[in-house]
Amino acid sequence: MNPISQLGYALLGLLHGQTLSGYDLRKIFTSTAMGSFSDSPGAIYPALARLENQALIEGTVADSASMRKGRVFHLTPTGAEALRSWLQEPVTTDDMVRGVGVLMLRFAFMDHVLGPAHTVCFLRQFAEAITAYLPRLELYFSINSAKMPRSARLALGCGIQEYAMRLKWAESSIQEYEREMREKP
Amino acid sequence: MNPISQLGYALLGLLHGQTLSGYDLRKIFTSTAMGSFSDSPGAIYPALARLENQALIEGTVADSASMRKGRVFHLTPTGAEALRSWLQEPVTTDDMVRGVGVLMLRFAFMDHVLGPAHTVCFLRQFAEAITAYLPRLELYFSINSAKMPRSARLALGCGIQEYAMRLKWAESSIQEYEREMREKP
DNA sequence: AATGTCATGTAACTAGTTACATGATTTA
DNA sequence: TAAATCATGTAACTAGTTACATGACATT
Repeated sequence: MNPISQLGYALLGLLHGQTLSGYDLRKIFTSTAMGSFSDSPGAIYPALARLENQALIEGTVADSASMRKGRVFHLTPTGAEALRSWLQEPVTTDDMVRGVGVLMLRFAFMDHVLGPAHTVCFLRQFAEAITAYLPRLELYFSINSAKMPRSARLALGCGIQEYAMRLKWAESSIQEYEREMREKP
Repeated sequence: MNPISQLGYALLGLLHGQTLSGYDLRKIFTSTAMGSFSDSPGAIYPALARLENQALIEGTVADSASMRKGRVFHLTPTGAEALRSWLQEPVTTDDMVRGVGVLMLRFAFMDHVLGPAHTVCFLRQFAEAITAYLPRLELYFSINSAKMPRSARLALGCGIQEYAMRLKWAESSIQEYEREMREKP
């Protein structure tokens, strides 16, 4: 049971509910807002091969008339399960420190894969993790800002504002989900 | 002339104007707001060795009474030059897509290494890169949001808000610099 | 004397990067 | 038919990860 890389999970998430070729996946990384991932063939094709070796995805030759020859991939039950259990991992403060990118990636897939109830649960954990982390950052700022170079202080201030904004975003997103769940339960 | 990794530049930046040991640098990554970097010895010591091999830093044995034995590093003129030229690289929209983390890292060191005039110049480029990228993101949102899963749409919305916030931050930071430069020119 | 933390390093492994190779299918 | 682009892959290299090794010094 090998670990799955971030790119691996991104691929699993994109393959949930649809079959795509390696080229399709590359195009998604080049042309959409998921540009933080590499679109290089040297990253994607080996990643797909690893997922296939672990039986998390399966590739079938697409001989459809409209498509050029090439394999399209779909999730196996094991792969879908791996995706679900990744999405259900608890949100830790550590995840915040290392970078919110992974958390937002998980969130983006979440509603589609796990449904709104789990998604709200994730947002609550997300908000709580920020609520735990933000005071630590602010304390650090108040202690050290005086002796930091100006641009370092400004950069830290920007980071603090980012977290504050994400907290507000999470709270308003929770409300959006709750409103909708009251309307159609 | 080998390329320098992100961690390498972070180390060069931290060693600008001060001498630190490998352990000192590790502690900075564990305990301060630079937690996005790994504090593992297996990352830092090889990175220091690479920088030393490229003659960008120099390690000298610290036999000061208060310190345990170990080497402390300082920038060589070549290393200082490499740091400066990294900090002076133009800000591209591509940098935005791949992630603002590197840009903020550069900014944090900038005032101390290059002075306020260059820092304002960087902030202007930063603001302009966002001004170029944000409409693209918003266009993508307006076209695709209807057919995206709700949480994916919310995640994209959060990303857009983040960029908008950073733009405001950059503008107010520019003003802060300009105010100060009017006061003491 | 024993234990714990300081401090530096190494080894095996993994995943990503750049750059190239290959062939099929459109388009000019 | 020549050029461009679709589509998949591979090879060499690099840097980072986890885990372990080592010894000096401090604390009890």
